[in-house]
Amino acid sequence: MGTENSRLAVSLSVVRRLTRYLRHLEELENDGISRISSQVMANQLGLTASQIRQDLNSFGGFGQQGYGYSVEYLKSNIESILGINQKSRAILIGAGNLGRALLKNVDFSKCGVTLIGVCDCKESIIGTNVDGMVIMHIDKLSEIVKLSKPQMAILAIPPASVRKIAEQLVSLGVYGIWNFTNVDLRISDPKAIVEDVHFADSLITLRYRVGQQ
Amino acid sequence: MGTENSRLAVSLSVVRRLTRYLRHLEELENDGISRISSQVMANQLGLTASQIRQDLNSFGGFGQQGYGYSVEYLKSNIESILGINQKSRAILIGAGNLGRALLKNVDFSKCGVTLIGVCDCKESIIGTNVDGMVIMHIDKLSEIVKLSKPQMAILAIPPASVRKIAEQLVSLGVYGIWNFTNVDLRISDPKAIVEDVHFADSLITLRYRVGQQ
DNA sequence: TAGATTGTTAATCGATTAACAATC
DNA sequence: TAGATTGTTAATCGATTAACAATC
Repeated sequence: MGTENSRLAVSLSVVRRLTRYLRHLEELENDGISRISSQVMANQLGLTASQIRQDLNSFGGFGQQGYGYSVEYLKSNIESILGINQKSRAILIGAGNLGRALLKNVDFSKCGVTLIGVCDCKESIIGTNVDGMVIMHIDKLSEIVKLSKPQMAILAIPPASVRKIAEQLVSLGVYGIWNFTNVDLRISDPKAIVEDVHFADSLITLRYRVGQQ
Repeated sequence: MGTENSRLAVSLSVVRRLTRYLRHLEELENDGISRISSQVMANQLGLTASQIRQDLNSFGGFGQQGYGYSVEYLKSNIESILGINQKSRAILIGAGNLGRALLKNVDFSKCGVTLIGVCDCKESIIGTNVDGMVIMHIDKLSEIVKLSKPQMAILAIPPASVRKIAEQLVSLGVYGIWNFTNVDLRISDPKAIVEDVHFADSLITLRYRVGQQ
């Protein structure tokens, strides 16, 4: 009751699948398909119909017996479950190759995220413009964070300073860390949430699976 | 018996954790630590000691009762389980921002991978050199693959042509696909193995978790 | 109405954790 | 030897799948 979160916590795997469903529903919509059953969608995604229905029903009933799901209605419900519409703010730390590639390749707005700034420590690029964002000096990090209060930071910097900067960010209240560095982040503050994108781990896993036939 | 694979298939989660253990053991080695117990390592990684021992014991006993694990010995065993030493070959498809960022940021050799070529379709960059690799035209893909027989391909291209190129690669015998495009790849050939790096899904998941406190 | 397909409960499966005997 | 810590079995937990009554 009231404003507290009355929904039981849902597992991370469910949330990750919801983002897949969303992506797939967008494709269906683009193809002009307005209705889908859990069975058909399961075939398309390589899952079971049961799993899709279970996942959706942990947030409520979005379908209709005998008919299936309306693509548009389901899509908009998943969007609101994931909260894509209330924008969160993020700051990008590191404007090297990787940082710039992320700027160009990630549709932040579609993910419900507004980028509020880009920092780097390389003097020669401070003040230059990348994709409409002016690069600021990392020394001003604390100032920028206090001003714009981002909820998330994107770490696209070399390993050396990662832990220090991550702790600084969390202590400034930036609890979401999108970690692209090859460093295992263990942050002391339990409020911190780290989402790792470890390229090396991913490549090693693929290599292993391919090797097993 | 003989040369066939006598080991029971191990779950993907175990393999992914092995790569984490490996990374952690490297750090320990750099810090001059030569011995570690499952309990201490579990604390450092935020896992349980049981899980670490179970994971390792699905491949054999690498520890010593009453002592723990030798960092060096365990590291070299995990390397050989993952097969880091027998190099696999990969081809990079797409030399845009993302492709180039991967070239600079991923230590392929450390992942047991040799890059055999880089392809793109943009005429103006064909023949130019990026990080020691000469960019070749995507039209030559089939030729290059037949010559160098890569086991894996890295897809860092825009969504439009992804499915076509992925099917082409798989039909040429390149079964491992490291997919950086925002496309859900369902490949008809069951031998294909896709490892997705979906930036958007990852960001949406982080955003959701941060929103839940 | 009959057919289809959901929402939901129950059964199964697999992964994680706990416990402890073996042993260094 | 006593203490520590593994290897391994058994217990628990959670996630996936199956089944089916509800209902559009």
